[in-house]
Amino acid sequence: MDTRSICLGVLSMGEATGYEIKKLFEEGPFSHFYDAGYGSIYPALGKLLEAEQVTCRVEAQAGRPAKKVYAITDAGHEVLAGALHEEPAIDHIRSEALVMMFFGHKLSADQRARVLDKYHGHYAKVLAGLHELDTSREGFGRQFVHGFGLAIYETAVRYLEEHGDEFLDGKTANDKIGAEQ
Amino acid sequence: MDTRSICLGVLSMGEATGYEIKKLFEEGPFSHFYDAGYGSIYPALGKLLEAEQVTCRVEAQAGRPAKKVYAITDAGHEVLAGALHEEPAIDHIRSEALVMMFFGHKLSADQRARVLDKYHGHYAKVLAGLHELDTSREGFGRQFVHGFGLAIYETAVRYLEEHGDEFLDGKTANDKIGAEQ
DNA sequence: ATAACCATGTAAATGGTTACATGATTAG
DNA sequence: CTAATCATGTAACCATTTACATGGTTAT
Repeated sequence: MDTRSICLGVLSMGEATGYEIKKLFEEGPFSHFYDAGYGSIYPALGKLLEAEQVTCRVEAQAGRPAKKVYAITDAGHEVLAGALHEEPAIDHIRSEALVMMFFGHKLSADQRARVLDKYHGHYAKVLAGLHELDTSREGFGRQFVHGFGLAIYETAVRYLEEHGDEFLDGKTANDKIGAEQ
Repeated sequence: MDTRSICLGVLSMGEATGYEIKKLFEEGPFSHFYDAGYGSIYPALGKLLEAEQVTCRVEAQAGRPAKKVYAITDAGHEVLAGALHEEPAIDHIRSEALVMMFFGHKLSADQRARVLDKYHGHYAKVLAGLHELDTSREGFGRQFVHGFGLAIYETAVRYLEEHGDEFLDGKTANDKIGAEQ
C-alpha cells in the first residue's frame, strides 16, 4: 500500500489528474489519514502508466497548462483488489508538534504559543474540510471513515481549546487542583 | 526533527540504550505520536555519537548481550534546544487500514473483519498502555500530551466499537434510518 | 518445545522530500 | 500589485524499511 496503490484507489472512483489527486489528500476525503506530495504522486502515476495499470490522455486547455488525465485499466483494478486484501500495516504517525509539546518545559513561552497555535489551526482546518464533505450518498466505507475522522478531529480540536491554556501557562493539572484547594 | 532529535529528547530525560528507546516508542509515552524501528534508532545513535552530542558506555551483563548506554552531552542539549525551537512540520499520518476501509465496498467480508479487528486491537492496545502511564508527577508538557492521547484514542476505540457493525455489515447510516422508518 | 525477550548492528532497496524549472490566469 | 491557482515534472538528497546475522535466557 504505497502511493501507487492509493492513486489506483482514487482513480477507481473516476478519472483524475495528478494535481487533482494531490488536492484530495490536502483538502478532500483523504486529508485526515493520508498525505503525499507532487514529488511522490507524479512518479507514482508514471510507474502505473508504465505498468499499464492506468491510461493517460492529454487535454490541452486555453490559457492553462495542459492536463494529463489518468484512468484506471482492468489490470489496475486487479492490482488494486490485491493490494486491498493484504495485511494492513500499523498506522504511521509522526507528530513533531507533539514531540515539542512533550518537552514543553524546554520551550520558550513564544515557541509554546507558536506550536500550539499552528497545531490547533491545522486540526481546525482539516475538521472544517471534513464538515464540508457530504458523504450521505456515498458507500458505507466512505461514511465509516468520514465519521471516524469527524470523531477524532472534533476531539482533538476540543482538547486543544479546553486545555491549551494549561500548556501555555506551564501549569499542570496538579497545579490547578492545588489552586482550587 | 528527525529520529536523531527525538533520541536526544529521550536521552535528556536520562540515560538509555537503543533497545530501551525503541520500547518507549512501542509502549511508552511516545507510542501514540511517534514510531521508529531499530533500523533508524541505531544509526541515529551512531551519528549522535560521532557528532559528540551523546556519549556511550558499554555495560557487560551476565547471560545477556552487552548494553550500550547512551547519555546526552552539553552539545547535545544545545542541539536539542535548537531543534525544539524550529517550526514544527505538519503531522505525518498514513493509515493503510483507513484507506482499505474507505474502499470497503471492494473488500470481502473476511477482509473487512480482519482489517477492522486489527485496527481496533492496535488502538485498544495503545490506549491500555496510555492508561497504565501515571503522568501526575510529570511536567506540564508530558501531562498535556498524555491527556491529548487519551482523549483521541478513547474516541477512536469508542467509534470503532459503536460503528464497527455498520462497516462489517456493509450498511450505511442511511440504511439504518431507512430500516427504522 | 516454543515463543518471547534481551540486545546489537549493517547493507541493500525502497520511498519520500526538497529544490529546481516554467509560466499564464485570476482573485483580492 | 500580489498572492494564489492551475499544471507538470526531474534530480539530488535524505530517511526509512526490510532482510540478514547472532544467540543465550526466561516464561508458558
